[in-house]
Parts: sequence; structure tokens; C-alpha cells
Amino acid sequence: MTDHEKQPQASAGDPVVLIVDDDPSMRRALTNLFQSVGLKVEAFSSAAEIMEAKPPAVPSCLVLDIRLPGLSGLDLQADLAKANIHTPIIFITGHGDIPMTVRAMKSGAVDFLTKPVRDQDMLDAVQAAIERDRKRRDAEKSISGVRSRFEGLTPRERDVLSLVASGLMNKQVAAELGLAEITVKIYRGQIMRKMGAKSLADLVRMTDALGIPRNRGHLQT
Amino acid sequence: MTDHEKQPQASAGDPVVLIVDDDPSMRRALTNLFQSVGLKVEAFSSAAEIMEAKPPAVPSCLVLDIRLPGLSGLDLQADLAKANIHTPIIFITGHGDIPMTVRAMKSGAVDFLTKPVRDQDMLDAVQAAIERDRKRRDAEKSISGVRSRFEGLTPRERDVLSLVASGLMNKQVAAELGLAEITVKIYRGQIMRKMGAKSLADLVRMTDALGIPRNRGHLQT
DNA sequence: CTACGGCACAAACCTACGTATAGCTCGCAC
DNA sequence: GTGCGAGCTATACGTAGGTTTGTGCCGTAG
Repeated sequence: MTDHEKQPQASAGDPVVLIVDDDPSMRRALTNLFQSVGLKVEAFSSAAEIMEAKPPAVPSCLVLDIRLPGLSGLDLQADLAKANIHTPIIFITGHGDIPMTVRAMKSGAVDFLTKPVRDQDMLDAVQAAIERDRKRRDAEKSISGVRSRFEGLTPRERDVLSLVASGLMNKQVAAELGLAEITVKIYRGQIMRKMGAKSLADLVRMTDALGIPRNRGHLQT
Repeated sequence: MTDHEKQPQASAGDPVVLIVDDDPSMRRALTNLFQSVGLKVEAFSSAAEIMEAKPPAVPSCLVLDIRLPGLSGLDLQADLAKANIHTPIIFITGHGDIPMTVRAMKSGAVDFLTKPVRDQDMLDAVQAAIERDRKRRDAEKSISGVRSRFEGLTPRERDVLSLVASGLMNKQVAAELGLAEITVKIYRGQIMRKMGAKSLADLVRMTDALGIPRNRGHLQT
């Protein structure tokens, strides 16, 4: 084995900072700044340009000038949200106003910096943004496996799963679905195997993570 | 208080808007605005003044001028957070800047409006803020009962609960705690009764809501 | 001292859970 | 048709979960 180290899956690879700014000197300055602390950088000059690039597969963040040729930074933010891309965004502005700031922050921006930007502020913001993205990706990944296994269930198995995870006994599930108790038991076993759940507690947490509706749920005062 | 309206309050009472502004004319204008749409209002002229009042027990929100005598609006926001009071805050400012806005929004403000404030903007913001507070209160209430019941558990019962909710079988819990299986069964029954859980699924969701650490949890890819 | 609550265990008993083996129908793809 | 998978059920058996009744120890509050 040349490579006995199993490092990569800890939490994805090296993070990358995506810069979108139409000012070449600004791009260069930011690139140098981020590279000086060991961050990878990709720079773009317009919103359209970055929309064509594929979303990065590693923890990343966007540094956007709010004033861009074509789509503005805020428009790009909205488009990314619509495209279900949740890369954290840091805005930079030369002459921004408060309503603009509020709109950006309400839409989930991590920060909104005014020119001239202090290097340390920018690095702090990027640090926080990348950390946020890393957490989001970890959470995403942890349920993607569960979700794909759920897709592998038959419709009937999903019915049973829903009721079992609600806390019903096998006989109650059977009555609810018009089945024999033994049938429910067998489905239940298949569900546990297919979902890779080692206990009912596992199964309950999986269904909650997937947002499966509870047909008989409760948690009152 | 002649209150002829008999409103059957579905969940919690009438919401109230708390205004903090040192300008009497502003207080009057805001009070009139909110009352015109049927909202209750309490007005204060300084941060110190509102800190002495007791936190409201109904869905509410704060409308703060950012520039106040004594503690500023941002300071008040920080103090409230430290005091574990999470009433949503809407800021108003005459001459705010962007860093101030960012700081307020990052600290959880729902909105940040600039003078002159358009009535509709203010009402929309208050509406959103109150709705947020209502949701938070509902969530809070739904676990407060669970939490108090958990407090009623003996230390040993909590040990067992933790392991049972992790998905261990009774015999495994017994081995882990150095007990006989029968003892675990008895504790388990007491836990179910004390917590008011009608099923293991209930119990698992309660422990998760309480943030009880899992001693043998898993949910990997 | 006595009473009480937490902790721990045991025998007996019942219910619920889970699997294996086996058999059936139906619809669909080859 | 033949095969296949989903769906459904049954008998049988073993394991896990859960309650009841009763016993005992320990420490502390009254």
C-alpha cells in the first residue's frame, strides 16, 4: 500500500473561495489575500460566468461585489437560492445602502463588508462562511444515505414505516392498514434491514431526519 | 378597559408591540400606527426602562431606535440575548451605517428600517416578528412540559433513559450499568410513566428534543 | 427510632417482537 | 408460458419487553 492514509473523508477536501468581481485589481487583491492564508481561489468577473461553472464539491463560499455587470450580487443570491445552491455568501460593496444590506442578510448572507475592506475582516468572514458550509455539507451527507435507502422501500413498506415510527404497535399498524399482524412484522423486518437500522430508536431518528409525516404523533405539554 | 370583543384565544393571548424610543412624537406615531391595526402597544423611552419591565408572556416584538439615551439599541439587543430573552427586534434608525446593520442582523434582528419609515414596511416587519415569536413560544412550550418531567427522574432513571433512547436492548443497558436486566425493565417502565411516553418512539423524540446525549448513537452514511 | 425514597433484585406471568418456512395471488417483463 | 417481485397470510418458535408482588439495603429527614 503506497497510500495507507485514509484522510479524505474526515470532512471533504480543501475549501475554496469563489470570487465574483468585475474589477480585475480587486480580484487580484482578494486572490492574493486568500492564497496567503492557504485557501484555494477561483475568480469570476460576472454572475453569468459563475453560474456556468459547476457548483464546487468542497466546502466553499462566495465573495460577491454587490454591483456587478448584468445580474447584481443580490440577483445572483436569489438565483442561487432558487437553484437550491446554498453556498454561503459574503458581500462587498462600495456604495451600498441599508435596505440592500437588510435584504442580503435576510436572504442568508453571512456578512456584508464595505470598501475599503480590512483584510482581517474579510478573512474572518470567509472563515465563518466556510465553516458554515462545511457543517451544512456534513449534515446533508449524513442524511443522503438514509434518503437513498428510503427510496429503495416499496410503497407498502413506507406505509408501515410511517406508522411504526409513530409509535404504533404491530397490531395497531395492521388494523390501520387492514393487514394481518404477521404481515406487518415481516415488512417491519424488511424495513429494518433495508434502512440499515439496528434498533427502533435508529428508525425513529431516520424518519424524523427525512421529515416523514407521523400519522399518529404526539408530544404535548 | 371595556373589552366587548370576545375573542376565543386559540393559542396565547393578543400580541403586543414594545416600543423603545426617546422621541415622544415618534412613540406616539408608532403607537397610533400599531393600534390602528388592533395591536396592543407598550412604549418606553429608554433601554433601562424596558429592562425593568417584566418580559411579556404573550407573542411580542420590540421596535427599537438604534440611538437611545444610555444603552444603545444594539447594546440592549446584546443584553437581552445575555438575559436569555429572545423577543424579536425591529430596529429603526435615522443615520445608521452598514456595519451597524450587519451587526444587528447577525445578532438576529428581524428587520432594520430607515427613517422615514413607511407604515406598511413597519407593519409587515412587526407582523413577521410577532409570527416568529409565536412560533418560538409554541416550540418552547411544547418541550417545557417534557423538560419538567425529565427533572422528576432519578439519576439512575436518567442513566437508563439515555441508553434506552440510544437503541440498546435491556440486557445491553444492564451490562453497561452493571445491573440485572429485570432492574432495567422496572426503571424503564417507571420512565415511561413519569415521562408520559406512550411508546418508545415518543421517548426517543423526547430525549432528542431535550438534547440528551446518546451514549451509543449512530446515523452514518 | 421510624418513615420514606432511591436503588437493586427475583419469580412468575403475559404481551409484543421477530424470524423461518411455506404458500397464495397478481401484474409485468421476457 | 415462465420467471420475478410485490403483496399478503399462516403456523411455529424463540427472544425481548413489561408488570406485579415481594424482598432487602442504605441514607436521610423528622
